[in-house]
Amino acid sequence: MKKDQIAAWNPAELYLSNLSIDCVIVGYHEKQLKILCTRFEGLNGWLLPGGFIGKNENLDDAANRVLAERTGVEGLFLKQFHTFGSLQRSWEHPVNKKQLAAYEGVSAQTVKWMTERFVSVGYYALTEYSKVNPKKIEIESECRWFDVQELPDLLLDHAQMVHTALETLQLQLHHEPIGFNLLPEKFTLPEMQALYETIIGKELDQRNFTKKLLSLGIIKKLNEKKHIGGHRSPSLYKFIKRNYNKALKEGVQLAF
Amino acid sequence: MKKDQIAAWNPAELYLSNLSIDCVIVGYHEKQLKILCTRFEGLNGWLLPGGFIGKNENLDDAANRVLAERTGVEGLFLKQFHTFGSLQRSWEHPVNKKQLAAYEGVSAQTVKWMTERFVSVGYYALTEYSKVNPKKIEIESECRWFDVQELPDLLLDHAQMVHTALETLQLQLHHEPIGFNLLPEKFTLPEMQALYETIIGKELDQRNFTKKLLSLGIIKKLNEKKHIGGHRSPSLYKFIKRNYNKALKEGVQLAF
DNA sequence: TCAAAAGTGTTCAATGTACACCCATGC
DNA sequence: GCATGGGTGTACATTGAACACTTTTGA
Repeated sequence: MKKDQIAAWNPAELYLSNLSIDCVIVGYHEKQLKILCTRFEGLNGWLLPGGFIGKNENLDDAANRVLAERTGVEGLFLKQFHTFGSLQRSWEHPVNKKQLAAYEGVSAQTVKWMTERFVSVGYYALTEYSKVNPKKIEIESECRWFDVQELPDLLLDHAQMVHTALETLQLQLHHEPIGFNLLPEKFTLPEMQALYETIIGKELDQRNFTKKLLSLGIIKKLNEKKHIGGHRSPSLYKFIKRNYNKALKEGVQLAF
Repeated sequence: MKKDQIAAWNPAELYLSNLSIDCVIVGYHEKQLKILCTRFEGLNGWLLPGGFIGKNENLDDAANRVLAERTGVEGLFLKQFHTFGSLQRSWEHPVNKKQLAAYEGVSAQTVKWMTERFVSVGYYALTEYSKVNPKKIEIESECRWFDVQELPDLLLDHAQMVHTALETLQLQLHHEPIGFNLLPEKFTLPEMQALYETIIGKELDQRNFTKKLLSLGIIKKLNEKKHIGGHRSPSLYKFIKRNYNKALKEGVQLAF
């Protein structure tokens, strides 16, 4: 944005007040869960990708918009998990107030609007890591993936949000085959197992895992193998879309 | 409130804009789940008890306040379950606009504030039916229990809220001993079983239920029986508070 | 031929489920 | 003494958990 655009930007007209959305966007790559974080120009810390809710925009639509802005991908798996409303969230909090240098150039009225207390609706999204090319939006200086074990300092309560999102993800994994959103269309059984092990944080028995997964009847073996050299080539599988969607809707039992 | 008080009432100063709280307050009595509903003066339909969030009030505190206002009881089991933000929620929606007669006497500015679009954070509460003496607040004409099967016409998306809350309750029942909040301090095993049957909507085997419940180690038999005449007197039980709290925190397996 | 990961079945333990009779109480 | 609901145990089926060797591949 140019300076005159920044000066004219009036969120109070466009968006609901006191209310924001933050997305915990989870990606997966080489046995690592990753979280997409952004840094705003002038702010000494990172944030989750977030945004405001248009005055005529559904909550879920707003979350999808925020997600699409940062990932370039539409229609990712996205789910509301909790709404955060503690008083510590405000930018007015001493810890945060000094971060507000970022808002130079913005009208005083807008700074007031931005620094009011916000309640934020948390969504989490799951995506295959390679699909996404993180895109910063204009007022951000950087937007990139971090390993969950190596998250940067997150401002406000965003570290808490990540924690709650991952906890929810672990719980839901037992009832919905949601982990599947984190792998490419064609995948091998060992890849899927590594994904589950990463999310729930413990090693699983290979034979039991295979047995249980196949018994769900939501994936089928392809007549292809993945050539990864150095050892036996694992078979590729893909979802049976029809059954997969049914499983998503009706729930499955996948506790380990 | 008197007329001059109503005219001076200025929620825009007191509360966060565009944001409300609604509570699905679930009670239990004689094998019936009940929901507390209120009717506002002049409105042709019922609503869930709700309220706004003070500018310096935590979200959970606001929900507790709303709950305490209507039930007279503090510290009930209360849990956020979902945030509702579809556009259909607005009072500006044609279906709802005609309901606004209720706001006669209120300043035009306040009517504008009240009729903006609201996103609402849904909480559900569980309480023993007899503990609560439903209290209407000033601008309400009535506040009372309804059987879940016989709910009145609920305005906005409040029927959807009840539905989502009950669905969440059923799911959580398998992991947390939450049903216990719906019974008096001393209860019999058949009472507890009837409660579970009511919530999950199917009959359970008496012996299996007893076995599983006792194996959790969170209740103990008292040296008392409940005299209910006409047949054998069932023993009374109560929670072992320490273990019960632990179970609430760590989760239990109570799937039937 | 060796290293590294894939693939594949069976046994045992624990848990869940189905099922029926006697007991206490008040009318 | 009879109607009503409370209380109790066992057998079977299902599910989950533990466990090891052979196969494929490329260096």
